[in-house]
Amino acid sequence: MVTMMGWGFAEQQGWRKGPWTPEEDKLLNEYVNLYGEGRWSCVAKCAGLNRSGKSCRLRWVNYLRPGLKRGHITPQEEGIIIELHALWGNKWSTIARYLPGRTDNEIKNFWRTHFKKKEKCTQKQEKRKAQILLAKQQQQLQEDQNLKIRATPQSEASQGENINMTTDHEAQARQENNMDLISSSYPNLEGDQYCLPALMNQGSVGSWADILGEEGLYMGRLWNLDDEHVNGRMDRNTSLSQCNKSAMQNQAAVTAFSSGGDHSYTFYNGGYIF
DNA sequence: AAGTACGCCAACCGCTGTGTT
DNA sequence: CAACACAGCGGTTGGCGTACT
Repeated sequence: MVTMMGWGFAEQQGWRKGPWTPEEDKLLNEYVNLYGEGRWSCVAKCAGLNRSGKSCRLRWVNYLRPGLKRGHITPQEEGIIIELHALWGNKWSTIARYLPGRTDNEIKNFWRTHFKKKEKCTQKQEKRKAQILLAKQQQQLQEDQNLKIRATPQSEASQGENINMTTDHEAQARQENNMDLISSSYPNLEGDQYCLPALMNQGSVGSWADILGEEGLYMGRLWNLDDEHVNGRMDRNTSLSQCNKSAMQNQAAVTAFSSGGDHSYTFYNGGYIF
């Protein structure tokens, strides 16, 4: 197998694994400063590192490379990630190209955490839907019973009792129905998702993710604070070629604005237009 | 204060894509 | 054109720190 002859073969030679030491980082840094990125398989020989080329590349790309951002993903970045993920799916490296200083690994990890949260919320939603369905079934059952009771001749007193019962149940059913309407209007309020934008202003939600739906779009807008990056790295051909089929089929253009107002660009059929 | 659950992140693994011979 | 070597990508895992009980 090809892979066995390449990285796999190298790993069989007893390369060191696990966390990198500061000494190893220093050696790798020196090597890249001297010879530049690439030729990772030579690192072991040239830099005196007992690491596979693959491991060296990963360490450089994800940790040592200059210009990497540290710290939490900002709400703006979060918005970009969500929107681009809706466009391209799990194309982490592609998404990472639009986020300067962020690695695909970082974005992948972020999304994983984010998706887990969403999954939990979805479970809550399913539970709620089941409860609503049950309530509606009970309501239907009650209405059927009431119809049967009305159809059978009874004494005045018992009829009156039934009328009162029916009225009470109808009132209760109406109340439940109203609750259903409320919960369907704000389906994920319980999970802090799909909340009204006003909630964000009130500080009730902390991030973009909290106000974005399954599609990851909010008013079709993407807020990007880094115009330099957008103009510097977005490549029309690359963007188009990297789009998946569904994105290419997407007829709707997604308009994006830079916060500064100096530039705006539009994703269209997976490409973009300034 | 101790134990447990959870989230985050660095790193590994296997596979695929690409360039070279 | 085929084989090979390397580079890159995405999924997964394990360890560590923190919050919660």
